[in-house]
Parts: sequence; C-alpha cells; structure tokens
Amino acid sequence: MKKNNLYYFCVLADELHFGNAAKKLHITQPPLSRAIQQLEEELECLLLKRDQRNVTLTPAGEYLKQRGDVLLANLSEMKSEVKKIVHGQKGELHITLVGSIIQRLMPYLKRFIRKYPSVKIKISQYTTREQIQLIKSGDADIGFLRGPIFARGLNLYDFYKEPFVLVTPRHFKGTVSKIEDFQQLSNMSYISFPRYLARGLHDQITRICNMAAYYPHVIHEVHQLDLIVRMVECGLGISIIPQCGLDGLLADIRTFKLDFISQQSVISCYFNDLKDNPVLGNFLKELNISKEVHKK
Amino acid sequence: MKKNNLYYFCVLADELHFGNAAKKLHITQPPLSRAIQQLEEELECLLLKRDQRNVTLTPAGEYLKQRGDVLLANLSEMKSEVKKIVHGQKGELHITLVGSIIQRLMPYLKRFIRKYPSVKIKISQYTTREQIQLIKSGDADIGFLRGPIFARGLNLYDFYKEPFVLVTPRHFKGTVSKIEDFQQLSNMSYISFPRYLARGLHDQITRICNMAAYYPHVIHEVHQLDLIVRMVECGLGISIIPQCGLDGLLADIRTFKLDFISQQSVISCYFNDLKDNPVLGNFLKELNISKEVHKK
DNA sequence: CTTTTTCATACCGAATAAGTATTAATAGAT
DNA sequence: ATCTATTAATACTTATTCGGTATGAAAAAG
Repeated sequence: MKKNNLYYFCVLADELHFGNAAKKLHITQPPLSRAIQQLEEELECLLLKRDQRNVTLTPAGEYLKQRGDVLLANLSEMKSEVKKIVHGQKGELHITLVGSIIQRLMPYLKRFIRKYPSVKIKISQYTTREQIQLIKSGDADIGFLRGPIFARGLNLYDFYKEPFVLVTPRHFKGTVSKIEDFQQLSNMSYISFPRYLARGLHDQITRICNMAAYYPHVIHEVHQLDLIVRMVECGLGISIIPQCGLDGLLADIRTFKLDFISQQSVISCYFNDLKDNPVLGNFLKELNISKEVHKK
Repeated sequence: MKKNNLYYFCVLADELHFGNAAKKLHITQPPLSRAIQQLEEELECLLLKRDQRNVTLTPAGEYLKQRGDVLLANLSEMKSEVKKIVHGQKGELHITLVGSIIQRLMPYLKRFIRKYPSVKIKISQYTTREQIQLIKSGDADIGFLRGPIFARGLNLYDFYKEPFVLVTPRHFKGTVSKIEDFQQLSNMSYISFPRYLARGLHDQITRICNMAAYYPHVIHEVHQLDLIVRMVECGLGISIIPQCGLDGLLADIRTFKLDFISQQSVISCYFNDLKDNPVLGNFLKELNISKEVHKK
C-alpha cells in the first residue's frame, strides 16, 4: 500500500467529493483521483461508485473506510506511544534495593509514580552483590545498595548517608557515647553477616571496630539486617548496623547511635548507561541526581 | 509515515542485521539504512542501538516492533477481507419475499449459505408493492414477489411458475375440472385481496374469471393468502390462489388445481444493478440465473 | 442550449526512493 | 601492534513516484 493512499481514501470517504476532500488534504484534485485509482488497482476492486454527479461508497469501500479509520487511528496512537517511551513517560523501570532502604526511597517513588503514571515499576529486593550483577547485565535499571562498592563502568550516586548504630540486648547496662566505651563490649558476643554479601559495608564496620580497638567475638553470621536485630533482641549478642536497619522494627533492645564516629553508612545507587532506558533518566531527575555522574 | 518504512523496520527488527534484512526485503543495504533513519527522525527517537558490530532494539524499538507487526498483519488482513467483499464472499444480502414463497426458495438458500458462510443473510417478508420500493431504493438486494409486475429499471427473472388453485369449503359438492365448471360457482361468495397489494396477480385472476365467464361476488378482502384459506375453511366463500399459498397449511377445504387453464402464477425475482452488492451476483449464480437478464 | 459542476486524463517538474561505489569503524586474526 | 573482514553510514547517480497545471468529458442546472 502506498504512502498516504489509505488516509486519502478515508478522508474522501468522509467527504464523498473529490474536490472537497483534496482541499482538506491540502492537495489538488487530480492527484487524489489517481491515488484512489491506484488503491482500487491494488485491491482489484471499485471502492467508489462515481456517477458523474455523486460519489458513493461500494460495499468494499464501506468496509475499507471502517477498518481504515481504525487502522490509521492505531497507527497514530502507536507513534505517540513510541514518543512517550522515548521521553521516558512510558515503559518499565526495574529497581533493585537492599531491603532496609525501601522506606527512605518511598517519598521519591511516590512522586515519580504520580508524575509518570504509565510507567510500570518493578521493585525487587536483592543483596548488594546480586544487584551489581543485575545492573551490569541490564536486567535491572537502578540499584540501591549499601556501599562503598567497587564496580567498574557503572554510574554512582550517593543517595543517602546515615550513622551506624550499636545494638545491644535490653539487659546491657552500660552506655556507649564515645570511642573508649567500646571496651565494655569486649567480652560480649558479636553478630555479623558474611563479608561476601556486602564487602564495603563489612569492611567499614571492621574499620570502626579497629579504630575503637575493639575486636568483636563473632559467633553468628546471618544474612539479613532484621535477623541480626532479632538475634540481639534474644540476648544472643550485640551488633553494629546502619541506622535504617531499625526502620519499621519494633524490638526490645538498646541502641546507641555512633555519631561520634565519622564513618557513615552510605546507600549508593548504581545504574547503567542512561540510553538503555529513557525512564531511568526521569527517575534520576526525581531523585535530584544530575546527569553528570561519577564513573568509577 | 513513509511507504514501507514500518515494514522495513519490522523485518530489520527480526534480523537485527542491515545486510540480511535488506536481502530479505529485496533491496540493497543503503536504502534500508536511510529508511530506518527517516523513521527515527519522524518518531524523534532511536529505534536501534548500533554499536558497530551488533544491532539491538531500544525500548522504543521493541515497542514499535510489537505494535508494528500487529498493525501490518491487520493491514494485510484488511486487504484480503476487502477482496472477499469484492468477490461476494463476504457481506450482507437482503432478500425480501412474499410469505408463501419461502419454502420454494429454501433449497437454494441452504446451498448458498453453505457455499458462502461469511455472508450474512437478511430475509424479510413484504408485500409485492413494498418490495418494489425497497429494491428500487437499494434497501433490499433481491425480492421474490408475485408477478407480473411493471417496474422500470429493475432486473427481472421468472423464478418459479405454478398453477392456480380454486379453494372451496369442504361442503362444496361439485367438481371443477374444465372451464365450464365455473358456472356452478356463480352464486357463491368470493374472498379476494386488495388489488393495490399485487396488481399483476389480481388482474391475472380477474382474467381467469372473465375467461370462464364467471363474475365473482366479492364479499371479503383480506391481505394474506393464508387468511384467505382460513376464511374459505370456515365456509365464508371460495377463492382462487396460487398453488404455493397452500404450502405448509393444514386446512379442511377442497382444492381444484386449475391446470386446464394456461394462466399460471409466477414468482418473479427482481433486483437492482449487480454492482451494488457483489454478494448478489453469487446468489443469482446459485439460483442459476444468467447475468443476461431482461430489463423492462 | 448554454453554463456549471465534477471527475478523469495528459503532461511537466519536484520530491523521494533505490542502486553503485566508497568510507569509517571495529572485531578478530596474524 | 598491524592487517583483514565485517558492517553500517555516506556520497552520488538514476529511476520512480507524487503533486501541480491545464484540459477534457459528461451530466445536471438554469
């Protein structure tokens, strides 16, 4: 089917008058006549009955008009949807995050969803380690993970920083408000997590302990922050975790904010090349992340 | 959107290789490159990511490919449906008929429906007079009506001929087997129908009576053949009707086939110009009506 | 019978598409 | 590191299509 012939025909079918239809199409009448003839040739049928005075649709023309209108509407709708995709107003955004961070992200997410209602958000919880993989492979668009992280070729932005917190069972009677206070903890058990899950975070905590000349007696390793808190609650030991690990948890424990230590836990967000998913650009805008990001 | 650009794109999206896609499209590679560029310009977006070795779809391209395939399939389906219409294999056929004729028509109709299952049949019962109007105006395609008829500009075919029948109440004791026998009827009431409903038929019957030197004493006029039969059954009079007026009726009457009279009742079918509805042509073929029809 | 309306045809120039030859860039091989 | 092969883009030419002007034909309106 030629360029605009179907469109020409549909307009003509509305007007049932070559001259008027041509005017509407901003062309002259002869090209329109020929276009319709071509269409009729291609479909091997008469679409219009011209009896020198009146133009009427044949049954085939009637049908073509009906279907053609739908088809053309479909075409233009498709075009506009494509444009939406390009401008990141439609599509999918796959976000991965470490569990404890969802509450901090929520306000941004809410704003984004209100602004881009046609974007389908996919959120999954993964370990720091897994997220790096997903983003590198393009299966996720942006990951919120606990830094610091060493990943080549990914864009980095420090989304959020917060102090570490020492968590102890309720029955712990001391106070920890300066670095020397760590000494009281020497004979207590320590609950940790496997280093491979989040090397940066693990090393950061180790550094804190070293600074305080505190050498934790690790007896348990668990995989989730909230499980650490539960272990502490049961009196099985103490731990140092990022503040947000306590978000939304009701636990009968004591907490000591380690804000007298310069080390802070950082939630970084990592993402791949912007061009891969236009939605990502708009999401970053909502996070107030400028496009000039640091590459490692 | 230009001529084939969408199709070009969809094939390219299948191949993800300009050279191969061009081969599949029976064009060379440069025109394809340009076609895609044009499409991208029109949609103001990148549809493909070319990294010198591999071609991959962007999200927008992915979407366009999906919708585009559907759209193109729709387009070609539309074309083939149009062709079906032109060849009378799809569409509507509006048949009108006088009630008494449906049983004679049924075998043809059955065959036609089996052969053209996509054709929607519309049958309505009308008087002779009304049918002429409907066919002239194009609201019906073909009408089966009781002739003879004088209608300018319509195509005519004598579909079926049958003898007239004299119907009398059960208690009539005579016999009518030759023209002189009509004399016995002189003193009986006659049940007729208004002349304007079917002038030709009415006049034919009048002619029969004149021939037999029988001058019927009309006391009732009713509008339907079956009502005439019922009136006769009740002993209210006699009547002369076409044979098929008795089809499917169980009536306690006496009947005398008037086959000693040359006059026959004719069911004519009338129809408008063939081009108005391609289905009509196929229907006429099923009726074994050649295309060379008599025009009045 | 003339005029007007309206679609079709003939012809021309402009725009667009396709082909050929070549370039640029990169991946893989030597 | 250099060379070769692959692949898409670019430059340029040719062919096709498209739209415009002028005109014709047929029938309705005055």
